[in-house]
Amino acid sequence: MGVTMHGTKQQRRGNTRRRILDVALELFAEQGYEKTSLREIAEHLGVTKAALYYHFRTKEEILVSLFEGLTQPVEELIEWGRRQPHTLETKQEIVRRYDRALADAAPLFRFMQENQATVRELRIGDAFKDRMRGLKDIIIDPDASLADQVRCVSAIFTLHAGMFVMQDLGGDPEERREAVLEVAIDLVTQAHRGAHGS
Amino acid sequence: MGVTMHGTKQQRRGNTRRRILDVALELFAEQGYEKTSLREIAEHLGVTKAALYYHFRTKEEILVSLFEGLTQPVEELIEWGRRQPHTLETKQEIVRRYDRALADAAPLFRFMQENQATVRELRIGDAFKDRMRGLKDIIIDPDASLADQVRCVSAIFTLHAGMFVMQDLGGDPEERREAVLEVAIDLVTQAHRGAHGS
Amino acid sequence: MGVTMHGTKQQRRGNTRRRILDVALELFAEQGYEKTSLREIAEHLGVTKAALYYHFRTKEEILVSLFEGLTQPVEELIEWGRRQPHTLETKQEIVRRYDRALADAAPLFRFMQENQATVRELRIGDAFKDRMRGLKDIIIDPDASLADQVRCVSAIFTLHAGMFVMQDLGGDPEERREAVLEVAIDLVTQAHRGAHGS
Amino acid sequence: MGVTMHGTKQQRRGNTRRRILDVALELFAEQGYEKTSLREIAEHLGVTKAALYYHFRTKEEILVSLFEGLTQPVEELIEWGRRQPHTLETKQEIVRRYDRALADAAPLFRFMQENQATVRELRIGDAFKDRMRGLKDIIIDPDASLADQVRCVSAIFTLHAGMFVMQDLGGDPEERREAVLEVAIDLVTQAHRGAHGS
DNA sequence: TATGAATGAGTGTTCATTCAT
DNA sequence: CATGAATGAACACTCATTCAT
Repeated sequence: MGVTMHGTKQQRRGNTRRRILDVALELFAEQGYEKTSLREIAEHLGVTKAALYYHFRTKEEILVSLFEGLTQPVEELIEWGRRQPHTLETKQEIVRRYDRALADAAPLFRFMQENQATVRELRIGDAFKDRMRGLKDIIIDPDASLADQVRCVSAIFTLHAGMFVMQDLGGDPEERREAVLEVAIDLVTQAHRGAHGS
Repeated sequence: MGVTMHGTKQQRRGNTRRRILDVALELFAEQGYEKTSLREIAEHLGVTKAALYYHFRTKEEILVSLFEGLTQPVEELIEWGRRQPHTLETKQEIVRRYDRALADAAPLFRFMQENQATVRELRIGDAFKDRMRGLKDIIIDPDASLADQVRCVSAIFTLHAGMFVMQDLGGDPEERREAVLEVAIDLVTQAHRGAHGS
Repeated sequence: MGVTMHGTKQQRRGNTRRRILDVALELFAEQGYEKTSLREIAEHLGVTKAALYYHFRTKEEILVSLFEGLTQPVEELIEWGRRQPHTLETKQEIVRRYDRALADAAPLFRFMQENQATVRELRIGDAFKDRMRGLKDIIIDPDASLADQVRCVSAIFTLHAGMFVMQDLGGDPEERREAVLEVAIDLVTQAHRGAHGS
Repeated sequence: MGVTMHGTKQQRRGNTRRRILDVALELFAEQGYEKTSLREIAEHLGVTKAALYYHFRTKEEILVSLFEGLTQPVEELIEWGRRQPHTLETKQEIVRRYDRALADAAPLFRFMQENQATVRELRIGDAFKDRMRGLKDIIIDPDASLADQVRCVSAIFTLHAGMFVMQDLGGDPEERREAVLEVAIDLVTQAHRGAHGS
């Protein structure tokens, strides 16, 4: 078919569902959700479109599955954050852990960031918003100044941007990631100091 | 047809092109580029799809037109920035001016941010990237530490985020915008200080 | 395409809508609504499926259009009936007029009778039911005995059956139609006599 | 799955075939043959589609089975009718027995009446027509007037209509059925009298 | 007896685009 | 300046059916 097929017929048995998710994530991240057709996914896998429908009820459900599978760590992080004291150390640790979660599910987060308009109208839109709100709640001091609140959100966004936009900043990836992390931690630290006196 | 029409037939004469752009921007920003069909735009205007093709050769050209019309200020800002000395004051002024440009063309920037995946594949994708690179070049010190470079990019992203994502931070819009601006200026200031000694 | 095309390209201009309705009625009546695909209709006309969608918003709307165009006479009949005195002569005239309306829109009524299950779930289902109820109301005496009410409904059904099921009764069509009409009139007459004394 | 399942796993053993037929009849009658998918039937039963194919070779065969199982009484009635003298009493008895057969297999007959277009193209179409013809032959006097022949067919149709269409006539079901029966018997009686002198 | 996995052919529908008028 | 009419290509989705296990 003039299209790359992943794996032979042998390995395909029993893990088609996984393979669909893998290919879908790859294509969604690369081209966007709308521009990726089920035909395309199916062709990459060497199966028919109908096969996709055996494993997922709609195109959207594929995305939902991806989302659920990959954002659990963030949920756990929020859960954890809620139970910690609101100290500076906690917040710094949250940033560090979020950075790790982000790196682990990089393609999905890239997708989420680049397809916000699409995601907003889909079922996962709200879930994503909730998660962001949850994150904010555990690093933002409710009675901090507006500027300090902005600093916290900015820290999160810096991490996001670090994943994708900052790739052309030069330096090797590991150094870059450390620099990004440093800035993010710096931001929450400043925010914390602002709220709790030097 | 149960659809809001903008303006009466009288006012429509002669400025259809403008009205197409207005409605298109509104819908692109609201629903995304792919999910907005030409039929929809035409219906909102009370004209036929074919009429759109009198004014624009393709759907993409509508977007290009929007982009060109609204990002000129940013281009001029970059032009201006290039001719200034690389002092702290200049950088702070750049941030201030960018903030203003952003506010003036808010719907377009919202669109650009929420439809990155789409934009990337379109003709304006490269133009947008160039512009961002231009911006970076005039606020980033080439020999600054990686972290300080990150701070500068972060400042820009903070402004972007301020436009949309931070709307649920509370406070009235004007206060919020000031807070965002403060943080962004703070970031470039820190970056500058880092590079040029306290 | 190996498919009969109706009319040359010349005659097609401007009356495609009508031609769609004609072909659709023909096919719906012949094969049923569900088994008739839009591809089939389009092929019979020598146009693309998309052309159908220029003239009708959905498949169902084609049917609705057919229905509305062809059942107006029945509506008018009901309207007329409501304004008449409830005499025997009126009822007999109603039966006669209904017979004529039926004959004029025979294919549609055949379709309605043979696709009841389908029609029930469609938008026209209720309209059809309403019309039948309206008919009943103008020939049934509300305080007639149950049996006499049945006679009236039976008269209507006899007319329906006469259109299609009784075609293999022998005799020439005109004679058959007269016989059917006679029986139907007989039924409402008996019903009327039952209710109003000899 | 949010779907009614009939019976527990215990009772299911061994009588799946029956249960398939039951559910299929229920759904066919309710939604029509075409709009009822095998997936739907399978889900209602709590089995997979493939299981249906163990018991029936095609979807159509399910319908054939239903038909055969439920119309045997009518066949026997026709057989019986053929052997009786063509007296008025015989005809009246035929109507009475047919009424009973109809009531016993009501859902199937409802289905047949509401899905004529579908049934016509299926294998059972001819069988059904044959049966109707058989019925006609035993209540219609071949040398009766056309009108009297119509009366006989009308009697049959009155019974059919009585099953479904006349449900909104008011009165309790039993009374209604009696009224319908009365009219049907009346019709064949008139037809007989017409043919054999007062 | 049944299931898990898949297919091929189809469905109705939408889209950006074209062009004679 | 704009419309009416149409197209070709695509899309998400559904269906009856098959078959190895």
